[in-house]
Amino acid sequence: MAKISVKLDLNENLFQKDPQETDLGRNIVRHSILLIDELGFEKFNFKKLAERIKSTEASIYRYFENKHNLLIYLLNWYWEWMKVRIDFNTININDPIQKLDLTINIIVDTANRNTTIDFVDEDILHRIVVAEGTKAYHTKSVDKDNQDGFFLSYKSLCKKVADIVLEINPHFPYPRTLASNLIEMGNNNQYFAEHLPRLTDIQYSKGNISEQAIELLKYFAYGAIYANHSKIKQKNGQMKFKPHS
Amino acid sequence: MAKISVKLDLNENLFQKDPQETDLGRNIVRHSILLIDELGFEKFNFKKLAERIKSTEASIYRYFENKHNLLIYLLNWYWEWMKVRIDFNTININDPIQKLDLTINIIVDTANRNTTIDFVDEDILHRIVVAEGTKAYHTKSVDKDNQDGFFLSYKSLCKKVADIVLEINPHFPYPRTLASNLIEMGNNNQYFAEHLPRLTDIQYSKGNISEQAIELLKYFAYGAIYANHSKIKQKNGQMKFKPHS
DNA sequence: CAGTTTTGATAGCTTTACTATTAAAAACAA
DNA sequence: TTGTTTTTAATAGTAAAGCTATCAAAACTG
Repeated sequence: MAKISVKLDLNENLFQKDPQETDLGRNIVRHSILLIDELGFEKFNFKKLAERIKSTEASIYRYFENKHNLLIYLLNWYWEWMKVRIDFNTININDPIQKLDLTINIIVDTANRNTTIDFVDEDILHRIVVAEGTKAYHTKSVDKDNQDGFFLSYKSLCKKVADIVLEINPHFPYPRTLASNLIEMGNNNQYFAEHLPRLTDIQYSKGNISEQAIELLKYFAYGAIYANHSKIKQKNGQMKFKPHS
Repeated sequence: MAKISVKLDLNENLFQKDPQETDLGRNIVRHSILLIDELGFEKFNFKKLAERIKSTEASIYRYFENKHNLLIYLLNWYWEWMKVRIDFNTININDPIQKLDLTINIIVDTANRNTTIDFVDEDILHRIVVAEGTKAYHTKSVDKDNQDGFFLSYKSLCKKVADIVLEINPHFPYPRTLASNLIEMGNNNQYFAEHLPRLTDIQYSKGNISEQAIELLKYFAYGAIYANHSKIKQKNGQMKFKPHS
Protein backbone atom coordinates (compact mmCIF):
# COMPACT_ATOMS: atom_id res chain seq x y z
CA MET A 1 0.00 0.00 0.00
CA ALA A 2 1.30 3.41 -0.96
CA LYS A 3 2.46 5.69 1.76
CA ILE A 4 1.38 9.03 0.53
CA SER A 5 2.37 12.04 2.52
CA VAL A 6 -0.81 13.92 3.17
CA LYS A 7 -0.92 17.30 4.75
CA LEU A 8 -4.49 18.38 5.12
CA ASP A 9 -5.46 22.01 5.24
CA LEU A 10 -6.96 22.65 8.62
CA ASN A 11 -8.39 25.87 9.99
CA GLU A 12 -5.62 27.85 11.66
CA ASN A 13 -7.85 28.97 14.49
CA LEU A 14 -7.74 25.41 15.74
CA PHE A 15 -4.17 25.51 16.92
CA GLN A 16 -1.62 27.95 18.28
CA LYS A 17 1.16 26.40 16.23
CA ASP A 18 0.70 23.97 13.38
CA PRO A 19 1.29 20.47 14.77
CA GLN A 20 1.85 19.07 11.29
CA GLU A 21 5.06 21.09 11.01
CA THR A 22 7.19 19.67 13.81
CA ASP A 23 8.14 16.36 15.33
CA LEU A 24 6.68 17.32 18.65
CA GLY A 25 3.48 18.48 16.98
CA ARG A 26 3.03 15.24 15.07
CA ASN A 27 3.80 13.36 18.27
CA ILE A 28 1.13 15.25 20.13
CA VAL A 29 -1.39 14.39 17.44
CA ARG A 30 -0.38 10.75 17.16
CA HIS A 31 -0.41 10.06 20.88
CA SER A 32 -3.44 12.18 21.70
CA ILE A 33 -5.40 9.85 19.42
CA LEU A 34 -4.11 6.81 21.24
CA LEU A 35 -4.61 8.29 24.68
CA ILE A 36 -8.11 9.65 24.09
CA ASP A 37 -9.06 6.24 22.79
CA GLU A 38 -7.61 4.60 25.89
CA LEU A 39 -8.93 6.94 28.55
CA GLY A 40 -11.95 8.55 26.96
CA PHE A 41 -12.04 12.28 26.41
CA GLU A 42 -13.09 13.18 29.95
CA LYS A 43 -10.19 11.42 31.65
CA PHE A 44 -7.71 12.50 29.02
CA ASN A 45 -5.59 15.56 29.79
CA PHE A 46 -2.43 17.32 28.69
CA LYS A 47 -0.48 16.23 31.74
CA LYS A 48 -1.00 12.55 30.97
CA LEU A 49 -0.26 13.16 27.30
CA ALA A 50 2.96 14.97 28.23
CA GLU A 51 4.07 12.06 30.38
CA ARG A 52 3.31 9.64 27.58
CA ILE A 53 5.37 11.50 24.99
CA LYS A 54 8.03 12.49 27.51
CA SER A 55 7.40 16.16 27.07
CA THR A 56 5.71 18.73 29.27
CA GLU A 57 2.27 20.21 29.69
CA ALA A 58 3.55 23.68 28.82
CA SER A 59 4.95 22.44 25.50
CA ILE A 60 1.60 20.94 24.49
CA TYR A 61 -0.19 24.16 25.40
CA ARG A 62 1.96 25.88 22.82
CA TYR A 63 0.25 23.82 20.15
CA PHE A 64 -3.32 23.68 21.45
CA GLU A 65 -5.14 26.11 23.68
CA ASN A 66 -6.95 23.29 25.46
CA LYS A 67 -8.05 19.72 25.04
CA HIS A 68 -11.37 20.72 23.53
CA ASN A 69 -9.63 22.42 20.62
CA LEU A 70 -7.38 19.42 20.22
CA LEU A 71 -10.44 17.18 19.93
CA ILE A 72 -11.96 19.47 17.33
CA TYR A 73 -8.65 19.49 15.49
CA LEU A 74 -8.71 15.69 15.34
CA LEU A 75 -12.30 15.66 14.15
CA ASN A 76 -11.54 18.23 11.48
CA TRP A 77 -8.68 16.13 10.39
CA TYR A 78 -11.03 13.16 10.01
CA TRP A 79 -13.72 15.14 8.23
CA GLU A 80 -11.18 16.57 5.78
CA TRP A 81 -9.83 13.11 5.25
CA MET A 82 -13.32 11.79 4.52
CA LYS A 83 -13.80 14.49 1.91
CA VAL A 84 -10.51 13.60 0.28
CA ARG A 85 -11.51 9.97 0.17
CA ILE A 86 -14.95 10.72 -1.26
CA ASP A 87 -13.40 12.85 -3.99
CA PHE A 88 -10.68 10.35 -4.70
CA ASN A 89 -13.05 7.39 -4.89
CA THR A 90 -15.79 9.03 -6.93
CA ILE A 91 -13.57 10.89 -9.34
CA ASN A 92 -14.41 8.84 -12.41
CA ILE A 93 -17.89 7.80 -11.41
CA ASN A 94 -20.86 9.47 -13.02
CA ASP A 95 -23.73 7.47 -11.58
CA PRO A 96 -24.79 9.38 -8.47
CA ILE A 97 -26.19 6.21 -6.90
CA GLN A 98 -22.81 4.61 -7.15
CA LYS A 99 -21.35 7.76 -5.64
CA LEU A 100 -23.72 7.65 -2.69
CA ASP A 101 -23.03 3.98 -2.11
CA LEU A 102 -19.33 4.71 -2.05
CA THR A 103 -19.86 7.64 0.27
CA ILE A 104 -21.80 5.44 2.66
CA ASN A 105 -18.88 3.03 2.66
CA ILE A 106 -16.60 5.85 3.62
CA ILE A 107 -18.98 7.10 6.31
CA VAL A 108 -19.11 3.73 7.97
CA ASP A 109 -15.47 2.97 8.29
CA THR A 110 -11.99 3.52 7.12
CA ALA A 111 -11.42 0.06 5.73
CA ASN A 112 -9.95 -0.41 2.29
CA ARG A 113 -7.95 2.73 2.35
CA ASN A 114 -5.52 3.40 -0.40
CA THR A 115 -3.12 5.43 1.68
CA THR A 116 -1.86 5.59 5.19
CA ILE A 117 -0.68 8.62 7.03
CA ASP A 118 2.28 8.12 9.25
CA PHE A 119 1.28 10.15 12.26
CA VAL A 120 -2.45 9.35 12.34
CA ASP A 121 -3.86 5.93 13.13
CA GLU A 122 -7.10 6.23 11.24
CA ASP A 123 -8.82 3.20 12.70
CA ILE A 124 -8.36 4.52 16.19
CA LEU A 125 -9.29 8.03 15.08
CA HIS A 126 -12.47 6.57 13.65
CA ARG A 127 -13.28 5.08 17.06
CA ILE A 128 -12.78 8.53 18.58
CA VAL A 129 -15.07 10.09 15.99
CA VAL A 130 -17.72 7.49 16.84
CA ALA A 131 -17.34 7.71 20.59
CA GLU A 132 -16.51 11.36 21.18
CA GLY A 133 -17.54 13.17 18.01
CA THR A 134 -20.72 14.81 19.23
CA LYS A 135 -18.87 16.43 22.13
CA ALA A 136 -17.28 18.79 19.63
CA TYR A 137 -20.44 20.81 19.18
CA HIS A 138 -22.46 20.01 22.29
CA THR A 139 -20.94 22.78 24.36
CA LYS A 140 -21.88 26.27 25.42
CA SER A 141 -19.17 27.55 23.09
CA VAL A 142 -20.72 26.12 19.90
CA ASP A 143 -21.68 29.45 18.49
CA LYS A 144 -18.31 30.99 19.15
CA ASP A 145 -16.50 27.88 17.89
CA ASN A 146 -18.68 27.93 14.81
CA GLN A 147 -17.80 31.55 14.17
CA ASP A 148 -14.13 30.62 14.44
CA GLY A 149 -14.71 28.08 11.67
CA PHE A 150 -14.27 24.98 13.81
CA PHE A 151 -17.02 23.17 11.94
CA LEU A 152 -16.30 24.27 8.40
CA SER A 153 -14.97 20.85 7.47
CA TYR A 154 -18.00 19.09 8.86
CA LYS A 155 -20.35 21.43 7.07
CA SER A 156 -18.58 21.11 3.75
CA LEU A 157 -18.50 17.34 4.16
CA CYS A 158 -22.26 17.38 4.67
CA LYS A 159 -22.65 19.67 1.71
CA LYS A 160 -20.73 17.23 -0.43
CA VAL A 161 -22.95 14.34 0.63
CA ALA A 162 -26.08 16.46 0.23
CA ASP A 163 -25.07 17.36 -3.32
CA ILE A 164 -24.72 13.72 -4.25
CA VAL A 165 -28.19 13.09 -2.83
CA LEU A 166 -29.55 15.94 -4.94
CA GLU A 167 -27.92 14.47 -8.02
CA ILE A 168 -30.01 11.35 -7.45
CA ASN A 169 -33.20 13.24 -6.70
CA PRO A 170 -33.13 17.00 -7.31
CA HIS A 171 -36.52 17.35 -5.65
CA PHE A 172 -35.53 15.71 -2.39
CA PRO A 173 -36.54 18.20 0.31
CA TYR A 174 -34.09 17.26 3.08
CA PRO A 175 -30.59 16.85 1.61
CA ARG A 176 -28.66 18.40 4.50
CA THR A 177 -30.62 16.55 7.12
CA LEU A 178 -30.08 13.30 5.28
CA ALA A 179 -26.37 13.99 4.96
CA SER A 180 -25.76 14.84 8.60
CA ASN A 181 -28.06 12.06 9.66
CA LEU A 182 -26.26 9.42 7.63
CA ILE A 183 -23.04 10.36 9.36
CA GLU A 184 -24.50 10.55 12.86
CA MET A 185 -26.63 7.45 12.34
CA GLY A 186 -23.65 5.52 11.10
CA ASN A 187 -21.63 6.49 14.13
CA ASN A 188 -24.47 5.88 16.56
CA ASN A 189 -25.37 2.47 15.28
CA GLN A 190 -21.81 1.25 15.35
CA TYR A 191 -21.50 2.55 18.90
CA PHE A 192 -24.84 1.06 19.92
CA ALA A 193 -23.96 -2.33 18.45
CA GLU A 194 -21.01 -2.44 20.78
CA HIS A 195 -22.42 -0.84 23.92
CA LEU A 196 -26.21 -0.57 23.80
CA PRO A 197 -27.38 -3.29 21.44
CA ARG A 198 -31.07 -2.82 22.16
CA LEU A 199 -30.88 0.55 20.41
CA THR A 200 -29.91 -0.86 17.03
CA ASP A 201 -30.72 -3.75 14.74
CA ILE A 202 -27.07 -4.34 13.98
CA GLN A 203 -25.93 -7.45 15.80
CA TYR A 204 -22.60 -9.10 16.29
CA SER A 205 -24.29 -12.46 15.83
CA LYS A 206 -25.35 -11.48 12.32
CA GLY A 207 -21.76 -11.01 11.19
CA ASN A 208 -19.70 -8.03 10.16
CA ILE A 209 -20.76 -4.80 11.87
CA SER A 210 -19.56 -2.48 9.13
CA GLU A 211 -21.36 -4.39 6.41
CA GLN A 212 -24.59 -4.29 8.38
CA ALA A 213 -24.14 -0.58 9.00
CA ILE A 214 -23.65 0.00 5.29
CA GLU A 215 -26.80 -1.95 4.42
CA LEU A 216 -28.75 -0.09 7.06
CA LEU A 217 -27.63 3.34 5.90
CA LYS A 218 -28.44 2.49 2.31
CA TYR A 219 -31.88 1.30 3.33
CA PHE A 220 -32.67 4.55 5.12
CA ALA A 221 -30.99 6.75 2.53
CA TYR A 222 -32.82 5.32 -0.46
CA GLY A 223 -36.01 4.94 1.55
CA ALA A 224 -35.94 8.68 2.11
CA ILE A 225 -34.67 9.67 -1.33
CA TYR A 226 -37.25 7.62 -3.18
CA ALA A 227 -40.04 8.12 -0.64
CA ASN A 228 -43.34 8.04 -2.41
CA HIS A 229 -45.16 10.64 -0.50
CA SER A 230 -48.35 10.69 -2.44
CA LYS A 231 -48.64 7.02 -1.58
CA ILE A 232 -47.78 7.66 2.04
CA LYS A 233 -50.25 10.50 2.31
CA GLN A 234 -52.83 8.24 0.74
CA LYS A 235 -52.12 5.47 3.21
CA ASN A 236 -52.18 7.91 6.08
CA GLY A 237 -54.92 9.92 4.44
CA GLN A 238 -58.11 9.09 6.22
CA MET A 239 -57.10 10.48 9.56
CA LYS A 240 -56.79 14.23 9.53
CA PHE A 241 -56.32 14.35 13.28
CA LYS A 242 -54.94 16.94 15.61
CA PRO A 243 -52.40 15.44 17.96
CA HIS A 244 -53.07 15.85 21.69
CA SER A 245 -54.36 19.40 21.60
CA MET B 1 -54.34 22.85 33.12
CA ALA B 2 -54.39 20.04 35.64
CA LYS B 3 -51.54 19.79 38.08
CA ILE B 4 -51.14 16.10 38.45
CA SER B 5 -48.66 14.88 40.98
CA VAL B 6 -46.41 12.52 39.12
CA LYS B 7 -43.80 10.39 40.75
CA LEU B 8 -41.99 8.40 38.15
CA ASP B 9 -40.30 5.13 38.95
CA LEU B 10 -36.62 5.61 38.38
CA ASN B 11 -33.83 3.11 38.76
CA GLU B 12 -32.56 3.24 42.33
CA ASN B 13 -28.96 2.81 41.25
CA LEU B 14 -29.13 6.32 39.90
CA PHE B 15 -29.18 8.02 43.27
CA GLN B 16 -27.90 7.53 46.79
CA LYS B 17 -31.10 8.86 48.26
CA ASP B 18 -34.35 9.38 46.38
CA PRO B 19 -34.56 13.07 45.52
CA GLN B 20 -38.29 12.84 44.91
CA GLU B 21 -38.85 12.16 48.62
CA THR B 22 -37.54 15.35 50.24
CA ASP B 23 -37.68 19.09 49.80
CA LEU B 24 -33.94 19.29 49.39
CA GLY B 25 -34.02 16.47 46.86
CA ARG B 26 -36.70 18.11 44.75
CA ASN B 27 -34.81 21.38 45.02
CA ILE B 28 -31.65 19.74 43.76
CA VAL B 29 -33.52 18.36 40.77
CA ARG B 30 -35.38 21.57 40.00
CA HIS B 31 -32.34 23.81 40.17
CA SER B 32 -29.92 21.41 38.56
CA ILE B 33 -32.11 21.58 35.47
CA LEU B 34 -32.01 25.36 35.49
CA LEU B 35 -28.29 25.53 36.18
CA ILE B 36 -27.22 22.92 33.64
CA ASP B 37 -29.26 24.80 31.09
CA GLU B 38 -27.56 28.05 32.04
CA LEU B 39 -23.97 26.88 32.29
CA GLY B 40 -23.86 23.78 30.14
CA PHE B 41 -22.99 20.44 31.68
CA GLU B 42 -19.21 20.94 31.64
CA LYS B 43 -19.26 24.16 33.63
CA PHE B 44 -22.00 22.96 35.95
CA ASN B 45 -20.91 21.56 39.29
CA PHE B 46 -22.26 20.72 42.72
CA LYS B 47 -20.60 23.67 44.38
CA LYS B 48 -22.38 26.16 42.15
CA LEU B 49 -25.63 24.25 42.57
CA ALA B 50 -25.20 24.30 46.35
CA GLU B 51 -24.70 28.05 46.32
CA ARG B 52 -27.77 28.50 44.16
CA ILE B 53 -30.05 26.51 46.45
CA LYS B 54 -28.35 27.76 49.62
CA SER B 55 -27.22 24.33 50.64
CA THR B 56 -23.83 22.64 50.62
CA GLU B 57 -21.84 20.42 48.30
CA ALA B 58 -21.79 17.65 50.88
CA SER B 59 -25.58 17.64 51.08
CA ILE B 60 -25.94 17.23 47.33
CA TYR B 61 -23.42 14.41 47.31
CA ARG B 62 -25.76 12.59 49.68
CA TYR B 63 -28.30 12.43 46.84
CA PHE B 64 -26.09 11.89 43.81
CA GLU B 65 -22.68 10.29 43.60
CA ASN B 66 -21.55 12.78 40.96
CA LYS B 67 -22.86 15.12 38.33
CA HIS B 68 -22.78 12.45 35.66
CA ASN B 69 -25.28 10.35 37.58
CA LEU B 70 -27.42 13.41 38.14
CA LEU B 71 -27.50 14.04 34.40
CA ILE B 72 -28.50 10.45 33.74
CA TYR B 73 -31.15 10.77 36.41
CA LEU B 74 -32.62 13.78 34.63
CA LEU B 75 -32.53 12.02 31.29
CA ASN B 76 -34.21 8.96 32.74
CA TRP B 77 -36.84 11.21 34.17
CA TYR B 78 -37.45 12.65 30.72
CA TRP B 79 -37.48 9.27 28.97
CA GLU B 80 -39.93 7.88 31.51
CA TRP B 81 -42.05 10.94 31.09
CA MET B 82 -42.06 10.47 27.30
CA LYS B 83 -43.25 6.90 27.74
CA VAL B 84 -46.04 8.05 30.03
CA ARG B 85 -47.11 10.62 27.47
CA ILE B 86 -47.00 8.17 24.59
CA ASP B 87 -49.15 5.72 26.55
CA PHE B 88 -51.50 8.42 27.70
CA ASN B 89 -51.96 9.93 24.26
CA THR B 90 -52.32 6.71 22.30
CA ILE B 91 -54.50 4.87 24.76
CA ASN B 92 -57.66 4.87 22.68
CA ILE B 93 -56.05 4.95 19.29
CA ASN B 94 -55.92 1.81 17.21
CA ASP B 95 -54.46 3.10 13.98
CA PRO B 96 -50.70 2.57 14.31
CA ILE B 97 -50.00 5.40 11.87
CA GLN B 98 -51.86 7.78 14.09
CA LYS B 99 -49.88 6.38 17.01
CA LEU B 100 -46.57 6.98 15.28
CA ASP B 101 -47.56 10.51 14.30
CA LEU B 102 -48.42 11.22 17.90
CA THR B 103 -45.18 9.68 19.07
CA ILE B 104 -43.24 11.89 16.70
CA ASN B 105 -45.01 14.90 18.17
CA ILE B 106 -43.90 13.81 21.61
CA ILE B 107 -40.34 13.18 20.44
CA VAL B 108 -40.00 16.64 19.01
CA ASP B 109 -41.15 18.67 21.92
CA THR B 110 -43.08 18.89 25.08
CA ALA B 111 -45.69 21.31 23.81
CA ASN B 112 -49.34 20.72 24.45
CA ARG B 113 -48.77 18.85 27.63
CA ASN B 114 -51.75 17.92 29.71
CA THR B 115 -49.97 18.05 33.03
CA THR B 116 -47.20 19.91 34.74
CA ILE B 117 -44.94 18.64 37.39
CA ASP B 118 -44.08 21.09 40.09
CA PHE B 119 -40.40 20.41 40.52
CA VAL B 120 -39.45 19.80 36.89
CA ASP B 121 -39.51 22.46 34.21
CA GLU B 122 -40.05 20.25 31.21
CA ASP B 123 -39.29 22.81 28.53
CA ILE B 124 -35.91 23.46 30.01
CA LEU B 125 -35.35 19.77 30.62
CA HIS B 126 -36.10 19.20 26.96
CA ARG B 127 -33.40 21.68 26.06
CA ILE B 128 -30.99 19.72 28.23
CA VAL B 129 -31.99 16.47 26.57
CA VAL B 130 -31.32 18.05 23.18
CA ALA B 131 -28.05 19.70 24.13
CA GLU B 132 -26.52 17.26 26.59
CA GLY B 133 -28.35 13.98 26.06
CA THR B 134 -25.70 12.08 24.18
CA LYS B 135 -23.16 12.70 26.93
CA ALA B 136 -25.03 10.19 29.05
CA TYR B 137 -23.71 7.22 27.11
CA HIS B 138 -20.61 8.58 25.39
CA THR B 139 -18.31 7.77 28.27
CA LYS B 140 -15.84 5.06 29.17
CA SER B 141 -18.30 3.90 31.82
CA VAL B 142 -21.14 3.09 29.38
CA ASP B 143 -20.90 -0.62 29.84
CA LYS B 144 -20.85 -0.40 33.61
CA ASP B 145 -23.62 2.19 33.62
CA ASN B 146 -25.63 0.02 31.29
CA GLN B 147 -25.21 -2.93 33.63
CA ASP B 148 -26.45 -0.77 36.46
CA GLY B 149 -29.58 -0.14 34.45
CA PHE B 150 -28.93 3.51 33.72
CA PHE B 151 -30.34 3.21 30.20
CA LEU B 152 -33.32 0.95 30.86
CA SER B 153 -35.75 3.81 30.35
CA TYR B 154 -34.18 4.82 27.08
CA LYS B 155 -34.19 1.27 25.85
CA SER B 156 -37.79 0.66 26.78
CA LEU B 157 -38.78 3.95 25.20
CA CYS B 158 -37.12 2.84 21.97
CA LYS B 159 -38.82 -0.52 22.26
CA LYS B 160 -42.17 1.20 22.56
CA VAL B 161 -41.55 3.26 19.43
CA ALA B 162 -40.17 0.25 17.58
CA ASP B 163 -43.30 -1.75 18.40
CA ILE B 164 -45.51 0.95 16.92
CA VAL B 165 -43.37 0.88 13.78
CA LEU B 166 -43.80 -2.89 13.59
CA GLU B 167 -47.55 -2.50 13.91
CA ILE B 168 -47.48 -0.43 10.75
CA ASN B 169 -45.14 -2.74 8.89
CA PRO B 170 -44.38 -6.08 10.58
CA HIS B 171 -41.71 -6.80 8.00
CA PHE B 172 -39.74 -3.64 8.57
CA PRO B 173 -36.16 -4.81 9.16
CA TYR B 174 -34.83 -1.92 11.28
CA PRO B 175 -37.36 -1.03 13.98
CA ARG B 176 -34.89 -0.32 16.78
CA THR B 177 -32.61 1.70 14.58
CA LEU B 178 -35.55 3.73 13.32
CA ALA B 179 -36.77 4.31 16.86
CA SER B 180 -33.46 5.47 18.29
CA ASN B 181 -32.76 7.44 15.14
CA LEU B 182 -36.05 9.31 15.25
CA ILE B 183 -35.21 10.45 18.76
CA GLU B 184 -31.59 11.36 18.03
CA MET B 185 -32.46 12.92 14.69
CA GLY B 186 -35.18 14.98 16.27
CA ASN B 187 -32.81 16.26 18.91
CA ASN B 188 -29.97 16.87 16.46
CA ASN B 189 -32.02 18.78 13.94
CA GLN B 190 -33.51 21.05 16.55
CA TYR B 191 -30.02 21.70 17.88
CA PHE B 192 -28.59 22.22 14.41
CA ALA B 193 -31.35 24.63 13.46
CA GLU B 194 -30.26 26.80 16.34
CA HIS B 195 -26.49 26.42 16.23
CA LEU B 196 -25.29 24.81 13.00
CA PRO B 197 -27.98 25.58 10.43
CA ARG B 198 -26.01 24.22 7.48
CA LEU B 199 -26.42 20.73 8.93
CA THR B 200 -30.19 20.69 8.71
CA ASP B 201 -32.98 21.75 6.36
CA ILE B 202 -35.01 23.17 9.20
CA GLN B 203 -34.85 26.94 9.06
CA TYR B 204 -36.05 29.69 11.31
CA SER B 205 -37.11 31.63 8.25
CA LYS B 206 -39.52 28.88 7.27
CA GLY B 207 -41.49 29.24 10.47
CA ASN B 208 -42.02 27.04 13.49
CA ILE B 209 -39.05 24.80 14.25
CA SER B 210 -41.03 22.08 15.99
CA GLU B 211 -43.53 21.79 13.17
CA GLN B 212 -40.73 21.48 10.63
CA ALA B 213 -39.02 18.87 12.79
CA ILE B 214 -42.25 16.88 12.97
CA GLU B 215 -42.70 16.99 9.19
CA LEU B 216 -39.09 15.99 8.68
CA LEU B 217 -39.26 13.04 11.06
CA LYS B 218 -42.47 11.82 9.47
CA TYR B 219 -40.89 12.04 6.04
CA PHE B 220 -37.94 9.93 7.06
CA ALA B 221 -39.98 7.53 9.18
CA TYR B 222 -42.53 6.71 6.52
CA GLY B 223 -39.89 6.80 3.81
CA ALA B 224 -38.10 4.01 5.64
CA ILE B 225 -41.19 2.10 6.73
CA TYR B 226 -42.73 2.03 3.27
CA ALA B 227 -39.43 1.77 1.41
CA ASN B 228 -39.98 -0.10 -1.81
CA HIS B 229 -36.82 -2.03 -1.93
CA SER B 230 -37.50 -4.06 -4.98
CA LYS B 231 -37.95 -0.79 -6.80
CA ILE B 232 -34.80 0.65 -5.27
CA LYS B 233 -32.78 -2.42 -6.13
CA GLN B 234 -34.15 -2.20 -9.63
CA LYS B 235 -33.13 1.44 -9.94
CA ASN B 236 -29.74 0.69 -8.51
CA GLY B 237 -29.65 -2.64 -10.25
CA GLN B 238 -27.34 -2.26 -13.19
CA MET B 239 -24.25 -1.55 -11.15
CA LYS B 240 -23.20 -4.53 -9.14
CA PHE B 241 -20.00 -2.82 -8.14
CA LYS B 242 -17.50 -3.41 -5.41
CA PRO B 243 -16.69 -0.20 -3.61
CA HIS B 244 -13.04 0.81 -3.44
CA SER B 245 -11.53 -2.64 -2.95
C1' DC C 1 -38.90 14.28 75.19
C1' DA C 2 -35.48 10.96 73.64
C1' DG C 3 -33.70 9.04 69.62
C1' DT C 4 -32.82 8.93 64.83
C1' DT C 5 -32.19 10.97 60.56
C1' DT C 6 -31.15 14.86 57.78
C1' DT C 7 -28.85 18.96 56.87
C1' DG C 8 -25.35 22.64 57.29
C1' DA C 9 -20.78 24.30 58.29
C1' DT C 10 -16.20 23.67 57.92
C1' DA C 11 -12.02 21.65 56.58
C1' DG C 12 -9.07 19.31 53.78
C1' DC C 13 -7.15 16.53 49.97
C1' DT C 14 -6.13 15.26 45.16
C1' DT C 15 -6.56 16.31 40.40
C1' DT C 16 -7.40 19.39 36.54
C1' DA C 17 -6.50 23.18 33.80
C1' DC C 18 -4.04 26.32 33.17
C1' DT C 19 0.17 30.48 33.26
C1' DA C 20 4.83 32.19 34.02
C1' DT C 21 9.81 31.97 34.22
C1' DT C 22 14.07 30.42 33.00
C1' DA C 23 17.54 27.57 31.11
C1' DA C 24 18.99 24.15 27.81
C1' DA C 25 18.89 22.39 23.26
C1' DA C 26 18.18 22.56 18.47
C1' DA C 27 17.84 24.94 14.11
C1' DC C 28 19.53 28.24 11.14
C1' DA C 29 22.05 32.07 9.28
C1' DA C 30 26.27 34.77 8.29
C1' DT D 1 32.12 28.29 13.44
C1' DT D 2 29.94 31.46 16.04
C1' DG D 3 26.05 34.09 17.08
C1' DT D 4 21.05 34.47 16.97
C1' DT D 5 16.60 32.92 17.13
C1' DT D 6 13.33 29.52 17.93
C1' DT D 7 11.78 25.56 20.30
C1' DT D 8 11.52 22.66 24.10
C1' DA D 9 12.12 21.09 28.94
C1' DA D 10 12.06 21.84 33.78
C1' DT D 11 10.07 23.80 37.48
C1' DA D 12 6.86 26.29 40.09
C1' DG D 13 2.66 28.10 41.17
C1' DT D 14 -2.54 29.27 41.09
C1' DA D 15 -7.57 28.73 40.97
C1' DA D 16 -11.07 25.71 40.39
C1' DA D 17 -13.15 21.00 40.30
C1' DG D 18 -14.33 16.90 42.41
C1' DC D 19 -14.53 14.80 45.93
C1' DT D 20 -14.43 12.89 51.51
C1' DA D 21 -14.67 13.37 56.54
C1' DT D 22 -16.21 15.25 60.83
C1' DC D 23 -19.29 17.28 63.86
C1' DA D 24 -22.97 19.99 65.47
C1' DA D 25 -27.53 21.85 64.73
C1' DA D 26 -32.10 21.13 63.16
C1' DA D 27 -35.93 18.50 61.92
C1' DC D 28 -38.84 14.79 62.12
C1' DT D 29 -40.41 10.28 64.52
C1' DG D 30 -42.05 7.24 68.06
